[in-house]
Amino acid sequence: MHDQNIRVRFAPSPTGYLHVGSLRTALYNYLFAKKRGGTYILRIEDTDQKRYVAGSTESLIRSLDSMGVGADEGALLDDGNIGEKGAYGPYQQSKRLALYKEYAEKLVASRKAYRCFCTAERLEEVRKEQAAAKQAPKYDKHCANLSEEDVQALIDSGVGHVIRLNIDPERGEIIFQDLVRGEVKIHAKDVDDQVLMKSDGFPTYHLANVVDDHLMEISHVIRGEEWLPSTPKHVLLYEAFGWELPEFAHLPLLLNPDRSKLSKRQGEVAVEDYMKKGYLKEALLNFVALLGWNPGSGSTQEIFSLEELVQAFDLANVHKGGAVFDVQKLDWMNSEYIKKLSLDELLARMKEGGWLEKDLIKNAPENFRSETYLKKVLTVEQERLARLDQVGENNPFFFATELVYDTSLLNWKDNTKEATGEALQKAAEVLKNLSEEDWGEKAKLETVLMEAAGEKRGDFLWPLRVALTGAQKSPSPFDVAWVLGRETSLARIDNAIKRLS
RNA sequence: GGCCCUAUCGUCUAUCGGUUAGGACAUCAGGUUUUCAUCCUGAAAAGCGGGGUUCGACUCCCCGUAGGGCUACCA
Repeated sequence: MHDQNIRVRFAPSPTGYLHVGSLRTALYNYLFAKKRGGTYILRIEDTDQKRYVAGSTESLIRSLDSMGVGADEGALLDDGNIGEKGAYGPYQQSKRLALYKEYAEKLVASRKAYRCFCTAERLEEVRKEQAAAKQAPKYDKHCANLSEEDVQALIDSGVGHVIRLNIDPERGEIIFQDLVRGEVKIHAKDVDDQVLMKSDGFPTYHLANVVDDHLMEISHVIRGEEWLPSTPKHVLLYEAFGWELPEFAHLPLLLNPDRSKLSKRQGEVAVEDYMKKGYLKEALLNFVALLGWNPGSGSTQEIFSLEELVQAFDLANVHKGGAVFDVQKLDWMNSEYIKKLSLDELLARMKEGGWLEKDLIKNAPENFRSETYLKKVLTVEQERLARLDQVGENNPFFFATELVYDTSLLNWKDNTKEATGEALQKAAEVLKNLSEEDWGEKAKLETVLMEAAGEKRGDFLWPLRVALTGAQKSPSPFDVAWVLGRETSLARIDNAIKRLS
């Protein structure tokens, strides 16, 4: 089962929170590794000092762990601090700077790369000219053939420089195989002399990525489609080093409703945000798994546990086209997961997510906040919930001290208030005669009240329901009475009768 | 502009040369019901266009078209 040749990595950049698209990439890496008995590694690509956001590495790891797709090897959280596990570290690229420098120098020595002293101004000018001439913006190899003396003189003069990959435009086509797209070809003449080492001594993604994937013995590079165009550069780097190529698999993008790359502009993108909105991690994971992948072979299964995903996953069934992130379907899936939770689990999730602390519940009287009471509310609401944060939202009367409603609402259709009053009196009598034990049974309440209602259910049940809820829409009066309990229910009915007279 | 990728119901997708093109979400209608929701039943809804290849193309090839991605000393 264990296959030490299979090693994959999820390599996020700590520039904020975990993006749902990144979550899916992490998930696919996780699934692939678990399915094949391989190792799933977390590597932090923090090579851009300008974009680094303090604390985001920690939050990235925390999110991954809490979603259940934490890594086997690599960066991890040790008592709140960033630590690591594994024999291929360090797993934060900022701690591997000497390594990148060493490999970049090797490339310079073998003339596969060269030092470039061009200023940002010159680069910009060249690009401007190219744009004017309708040419592709590419570095013009201005520094590619500097003599060693010139290079030394420039270094001595203290001018900063970068190291660029030296691509031979005459090299012809660069061809590589992609596990989801098949053969991909790009002409060398269309590939830019990519900067490998920045003037600040940090590597660019391209160098660090290739060096690390090789040193960490990564067998499969599974990443987003946005990397497809730069893969030829990586292929060339592997070649320049004389290293064996890993397998590549470029995943389709997650899209906004307008089919552009999923972005903050058009909705939530942080995993954290979805958790805060009351989505279950299992539901989000399941949903995101199906964006770009399907179980294949005609299966119509849509609800998958993480274990089932591991069993069913196969890169061969990954789609090529991008997938729109449809929140409506997420809501449906989330409601399916909520329905499957036991009452205790549901309550625990509510606590965990802090939803019991929202104003509606926090400001309710003590007896409406007990666990037994909340469990009764959840019993009634469970099947109606799309998200955990919706608990009580449609049924505020479960937590209200006083009901505010128009008395005329009590009348069913064209009934007079006298008829309504009679119905409520009857309901009050029936309910008063019930034992405390009967009140504890939802089914018993229903049986008794349905019996009292007789043929004309609306005449009886509607006023009762309104008396208990003060609302036009709500769960059944049996359910509501059961949740509220004897004292509150009778008090509310009494109050309604008084209002009618 | 250049390069690359992609293309089945509104959305997620099945199909891997021969099907009445299937499922799910959403939508609509009906049923259950005191209301709303749930639930049940049903309906409407798709192969971008044009050429090939083939006895036969949604499926393979080419050309368009459209959408997207990339085009930084960002990842």
